Amino acid sequence: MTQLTTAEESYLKAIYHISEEGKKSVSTNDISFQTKTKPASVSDMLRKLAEKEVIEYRKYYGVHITEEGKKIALQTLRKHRLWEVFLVEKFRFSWDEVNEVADELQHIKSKLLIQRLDEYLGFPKFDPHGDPIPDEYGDIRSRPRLPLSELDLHATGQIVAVKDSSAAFLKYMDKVGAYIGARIKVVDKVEFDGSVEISVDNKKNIFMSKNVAVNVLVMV
Amino acid sequence: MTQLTTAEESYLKAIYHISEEGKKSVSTNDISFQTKTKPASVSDMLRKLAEKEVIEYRKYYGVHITEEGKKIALQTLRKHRLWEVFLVEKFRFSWDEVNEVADELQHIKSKLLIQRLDEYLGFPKFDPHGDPIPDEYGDIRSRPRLPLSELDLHATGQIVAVKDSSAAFLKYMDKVGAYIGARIKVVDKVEFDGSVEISVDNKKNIFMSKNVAVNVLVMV
DNA sequence: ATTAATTTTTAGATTCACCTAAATAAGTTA
DNA sequence: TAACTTATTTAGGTGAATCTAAAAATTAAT
Repeated sequence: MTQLTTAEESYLKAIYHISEEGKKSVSTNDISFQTKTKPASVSDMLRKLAEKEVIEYRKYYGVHITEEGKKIALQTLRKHRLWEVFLVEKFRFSWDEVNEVADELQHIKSKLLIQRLDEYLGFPKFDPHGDPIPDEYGDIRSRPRLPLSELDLHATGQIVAVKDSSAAFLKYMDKVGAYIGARIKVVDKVEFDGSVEISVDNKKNIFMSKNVAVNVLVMV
Repeated sequence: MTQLTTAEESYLKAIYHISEEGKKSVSTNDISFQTKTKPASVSDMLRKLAEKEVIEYRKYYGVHITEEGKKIALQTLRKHRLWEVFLVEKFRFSWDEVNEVADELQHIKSKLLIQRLDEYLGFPKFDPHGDPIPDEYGDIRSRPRLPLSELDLHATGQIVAVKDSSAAFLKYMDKVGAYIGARIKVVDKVEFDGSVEISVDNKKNIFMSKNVAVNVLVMV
C-alpha cells in the first residue's frame, strides 16, 4: 500500500469525509475549509495526491477518491475513531475533547498498536459520536439514520450520531442532556421555524432549534 | 516554557540522555550516533537549540544542557517512559518492541492526556527497562545501581535496569531468563575475560559474557 | 612542532508543507 | 455574450529537517 506522509493522510481523510456527504466531486474550497489551510496549499497537495494515485484530479473540477485512496482513508479513519473510543472510555475524556488529540494519535505507525488497541476496547463498532469504525479490511457498516429535523410528529427513534463534531455543539448537547443512545420521541414540531420538542427516555423534554435538529442523527 | 518542534524535542532528549552518562560535554558525533542523523544535521540543530537557549553551545567543544533544556528533556522522557509502561502493561508489548512506538507517542501534545495516562497506570515510578520516570515537575529519583560486572564473587543483588535498550540485547535477556526485578547472586567470576555466572531467584544459573554483564544494572 | 587523522562546521541542495499575491479559468448575471 | 464575481491554480517564497561535499578547526602522532 502506498506510503503517505501524515499531512497527506489528513488531507485524504478530509476528502473521504467530504465525499461521503453525497457530493459528486470534492472542491478545493471544501477541502480548504475542512483542513483549515489556504486553497493554494490544497491545490499543491492535490497534485501530490494525484501523483500517488490516491485521488483523481481534473484541474478546476474537483477531485474523486480512488479505490486505493479510499482504503487508506478508511484506515486513518479507523485509527482516529478507535483512539476516540479509547480516550473517552479509558481516559474519561469528554466527547468534545477527543478530536484534537485523536488527530495526532491517528498517525502513529504501528500495526500491532492498532490491533491491540482494537482488542483492548473490545472491538467497538462505533465511536463516541456514533460514527461507525471501519474494520481492519476497511469494511464499514453504517446504520440507516436521518436528521432529527425530518422526523414526523409523534415519531420515535434513538439518537445514534451527531453530524457536527465541533466542541461548541457537543457541549450544547451535553448541557441539554441529549446523548448517543437516547430514546427520543417528537412531542411537538413548529413548522414555522423548523424547531422541535422531543422527550428523552420518556423522562424529560427538550427543545431544539432547527439548526440543532439537523445535526442530530436518529435511527427509527 | 519554550515551545520546541518534535525533532528538537528528540535531539534534546538524546543530549540529556548522553549527558547523564557522566560526560562533561556532549559531542556532535555522540548526538549523531544516538539520533541516527549525520553530524552536519546535528551542527545545524545545535545552532537552533542554542538559539532557543535550551543548550549552551561552543563550536567544536560540544554542548551542555541548560536548566530550561533539562526541564523540557525530562518532560519528554516522562512521556516516553509512561507510554512504554502503558504499551507493556496494557497492550502486552514486549520490552524490546516499545521504544520505537514510544518515540512517536512521546510527542503527542496534550497535558490532560499525560495526566490521565499517569493516573491510569497508577503513577508508576519506573519504566519496563527499570529506568525512573520523572514526575510532572521533572523530579527523578534514580536508584543507586551498578553494572553486574562490578559485583564481587558471592555478592547478591537485584536486577533493576538495563543500560542497552536495543531490541537485540533485550531479546537476549528474555532468552536467558534475566528480567527486571530478578534476585541474583554471583556464583562465579572469570577474571580472565570478565565473564560471570549468576544464579537467578535461587532457581537457575546463567552465564554472561562481560559484554552483557556491563549492561545489566544491579541494586545491592 | 609539523604533519596526519579526526571531528566539526559551512556551503549548497532537496523535500515537505505551508503561505501571499497575481494570473487564469469557470460560473453567473445583466 | 460580455462583464463581473468567484473559485482555482500558478509563481515565488519561507522555515524545518534532512543530506553530500568541501573547508576548517581540533586532536593525535611521528
